Amino acid sequence: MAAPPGDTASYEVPDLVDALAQLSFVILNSLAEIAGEHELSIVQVRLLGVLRDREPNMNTLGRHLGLDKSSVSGLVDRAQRRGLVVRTPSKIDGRSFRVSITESGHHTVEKVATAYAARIATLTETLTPQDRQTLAQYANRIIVADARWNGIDLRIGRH
Amino acid sequence: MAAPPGDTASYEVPDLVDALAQLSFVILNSLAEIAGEHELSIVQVRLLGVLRDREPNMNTLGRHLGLDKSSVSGLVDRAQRRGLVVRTPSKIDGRSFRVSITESGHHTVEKVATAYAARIATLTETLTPQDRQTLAQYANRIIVADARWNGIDLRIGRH
DNA sequence: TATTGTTATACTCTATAACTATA
DNA sequence: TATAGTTATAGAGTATAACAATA
Repeated sequence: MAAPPGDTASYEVPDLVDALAQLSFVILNSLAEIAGEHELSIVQVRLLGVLRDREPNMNTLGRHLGLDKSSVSGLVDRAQRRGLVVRTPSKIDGRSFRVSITESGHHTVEKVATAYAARIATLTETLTPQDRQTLAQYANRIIVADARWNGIDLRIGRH
Repeated sequence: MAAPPGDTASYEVPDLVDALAQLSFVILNSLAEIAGEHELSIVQVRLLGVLRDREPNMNTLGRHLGLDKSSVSGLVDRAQRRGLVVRTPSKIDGRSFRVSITESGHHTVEKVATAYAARIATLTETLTPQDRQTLAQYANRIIVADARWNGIDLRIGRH
């Protein structure tokens, strides 16, 4: 079904607005597919990704993920049931829990990250290293513009 | 909270692999936010988008959206309940329905598309017209690579 | 028999509101 | 009173399996 390599048949080329939406679907569908091979959803991967270098409480975790605290409760419940994360009671605040990734969770998220990176490498293999760097710069400009649009400061130390 | 215009503080610059994931979240979150202002989800917007220039049956619609027929049943149910789409019995096949967008659905999706295009314009306003064209080309190369990866032929007339 | 579509069921994900326990 | 977190509830979205009607 795929067009043969070197095929020159024409196809409709989306403009930037369409291209960015389609690109985003492609990227996140790829991530969802890879995550699914490890029985994970995208939000579970994001959860584990956040916990790779942090041990936040439920509240902070919700801010990182952009989710209500009740959503975080359920999310962490399901991840904990699968042995991917654990809740530890805070020693300073009796109401609070530290959420941390388990060894199993870490192992799983690393496998997903590796497979995702490999997929991106495949999807961008027709771009030159220079093209890839330029693409990353454009993407980062949009990410920064979005953060400003949402009133968030990306500078280090302001998380 | 936003860094002031012209601010030069450093922040961590994601590499291409991270940048594409973050970009995709930014783009789809923007779309979800805009869709939400019209009481729509992203998948409902995709549904209406597909129906802007097609009147497929449930089966074909499922293929366009990458969803199981049972998922499409529920999706179309909810959209029809809101008056955005209609099912019409096929005249040729007694088992089949033609799904079409209503005037109200068309009006809604056009408003979402316009607001989304405006948002993309804002997010890319620091890029030159040349940069934007280059970005669209890179995005399209990834879209084509993904289609080939999934064994789909994007060429016109092969849908 | 094969295909089109719906329904029953189950699960994830999400939010709002009400609640408990601690600060 | 305010904050951290859970629970009850409701709804969207998804898939699998079983089903009805038509081809």
